[in-house]
Amino acid sequence: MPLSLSIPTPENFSFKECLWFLDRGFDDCLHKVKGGSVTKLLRIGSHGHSLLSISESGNALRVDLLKGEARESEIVNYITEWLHLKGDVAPLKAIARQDADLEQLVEKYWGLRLISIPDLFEVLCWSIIGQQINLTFAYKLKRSLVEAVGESETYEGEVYHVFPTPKQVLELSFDDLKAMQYSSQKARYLHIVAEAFLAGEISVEKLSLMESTPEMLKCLMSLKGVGEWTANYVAMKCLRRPDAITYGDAGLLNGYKYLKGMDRKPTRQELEAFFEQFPGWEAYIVFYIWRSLA
DNA sequence: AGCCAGGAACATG
DNA sequence: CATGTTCATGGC
Repeated sequence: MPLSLSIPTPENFSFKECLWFLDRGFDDCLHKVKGGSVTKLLRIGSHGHSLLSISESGNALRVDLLKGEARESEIVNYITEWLHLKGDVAPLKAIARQDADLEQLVEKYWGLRLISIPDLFEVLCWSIIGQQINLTFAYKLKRSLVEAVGESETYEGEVYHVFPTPKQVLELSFDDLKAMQYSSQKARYLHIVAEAFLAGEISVEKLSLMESTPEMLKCLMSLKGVGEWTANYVAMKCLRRPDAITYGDAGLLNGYKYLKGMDRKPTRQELEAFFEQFPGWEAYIVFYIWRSLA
């Protein structure tokens, strides 16, 4: 009998909004949204992988372990982190009142949580893949990498993947990656990041020790291929730094332009002045602005 | 055809 | 430190 468990949903949480974001029109190879549920393969459990299906039932999330041996606590911990279930987002609504446009935006998508990418290696690779290309193509590149060297499980005729490890990424040569439509720079940057992981130069443990976000960003940016945008993306999506801002981000620039009804993209100074009003909620606001784009 | 895309590195003031 | 240039590969 497969394991099934229930996680009470917190206040100010909308599973529907989270599900919407997970399924916002791009072909993500690391989860499937169907009906009212999301199914994802995780690198947890004593025997490698565990396949989870999450849906909503009353005032709780219902989680079914479709495959694997994960313990209940591991599952709950993962989902809690992934969907930010423990986050207290009530202050966001309060602070957003300073700006009428933002207040409206936050109200519109209220309950959406900043969905994370808990695996540091994955988020670094994904942000490198996403540099300066449109998201449709970025998801395509990610899929080709994952399908080439990532592990997978099949369930009811469908294949579910996990993101490869650094060692697995290194199985692909520079030329392999180029044949998969990776640019030379992306191929090189992926190798650099994978090798930095294997060498222990970068790890969640190391980064988590850092108190300030600037210190963390500086450490990340010491890697070739990781600039300000990528470092902030990683800080926001994996390390959950609340004050991370993806400066230069095409989506942020366009979203802000739209939010403010401007006929041009904002300058950096304008963005800085805007975010100064919401200390501690910058990352969440960026995420909500991304939500508004689709 | 041409501009744009969830940029980074490098060179120059 | 601030701005400008180049690289790179598709999507639309």
